[in-house]
Amino acid sequence: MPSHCPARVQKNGRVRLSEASSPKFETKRVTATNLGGPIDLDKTLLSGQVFHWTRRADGSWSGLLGNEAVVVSEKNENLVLHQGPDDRVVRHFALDHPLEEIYAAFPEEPMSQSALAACRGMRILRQPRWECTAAFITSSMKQVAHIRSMSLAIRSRFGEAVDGSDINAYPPFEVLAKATVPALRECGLGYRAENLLKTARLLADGTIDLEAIAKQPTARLRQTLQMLPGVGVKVANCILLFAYERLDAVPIDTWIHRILLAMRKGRKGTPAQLAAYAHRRLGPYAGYVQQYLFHHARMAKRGAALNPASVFSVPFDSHAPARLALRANLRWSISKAPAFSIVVKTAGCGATSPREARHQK
DNA sequence: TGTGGACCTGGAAGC
DNA sequence: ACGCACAGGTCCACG
Repeated sequence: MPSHCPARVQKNGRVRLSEASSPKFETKRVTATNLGGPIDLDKTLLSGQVFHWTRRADGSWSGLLGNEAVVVSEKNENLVLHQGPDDRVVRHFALDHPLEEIYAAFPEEPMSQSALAACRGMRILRQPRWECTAAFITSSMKQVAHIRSMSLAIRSRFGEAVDGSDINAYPPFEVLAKATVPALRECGLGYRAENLLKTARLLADGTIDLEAIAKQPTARLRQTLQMLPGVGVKVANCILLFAYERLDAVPIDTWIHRILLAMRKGRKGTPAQLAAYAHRRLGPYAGYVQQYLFHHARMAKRGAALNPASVFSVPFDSHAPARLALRANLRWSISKAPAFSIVVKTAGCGATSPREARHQK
């Protein structure tokens, strides 16, 4: 299993695109740099890994890498850099991840193959450790849109301005460690405020060093991360996958939980059993498979209400997967899918998956 | 080891 | 329009 990122760095012949060949940006007279690919930038930045990037009217994306403003776009499935440090951008967008090798390792299983077909080019980013940890501490019981708004509020209130960027840098933990619960609550964190503050203080006083622990093996690192307030097994797996390059880590959220149950034809299990199953079934790049399944299911949600069978557009011998992905439309599920109504119903009431995804200490 | 329930908040969504 | 349910969990108290 690849506990580290495969050290296969692409030799990107940096192609200088003439201004004439990138009409979108000619007014700014910037020199665009082709950083390579393939990558699907929209899917990568919309798949719930990062939360502060902004899509511009011309289709390019602006965001921050630490304290540096970055603007990128996609052209012919390649990543094009318009602003920012090219070496760090290449690394952040993980252009060295061997996608074809990863795809070859996807399970021969309908939902995984369907998700792959729908999400080709989506990459798992290499995120700054603290930012990623903080973002996912605030993520519990929250939708992507709100995680984003919390991130932006924290940046606005505690972060430093960045040249060439509309938004501030994410405040270092030393800064947040000096914040207060009420101040963080004003950023919309709710009960998460206390967790983020306590974590920032644990890092600030040196109890845990997010960089030093990077050399720990995955299982141990997961335990270490779970020492942080607000970090349970699911969030720990997100951090492992998105900030520590553990591409086999599988965060089991409500979506993945239901998908795993569908793969097991409804057979339930303890969180540990489901996690073990996920690793067995999803293979050495289970984290990648998980991300594709998650994004595909989420994106198909709206369409699912109209045409449930299209969620995973592959033939099924059972309707279960479509029903599971359809949970958004609870009424429909119950009326049309009696065989699965119990699973769908309880999950919809929040009585099943959050609990079953809970870790035990 | 396994379950029940509290916890903040607001964008999205259904009647 | 207003009210309730819900959303990418965690943590703690109990059987």
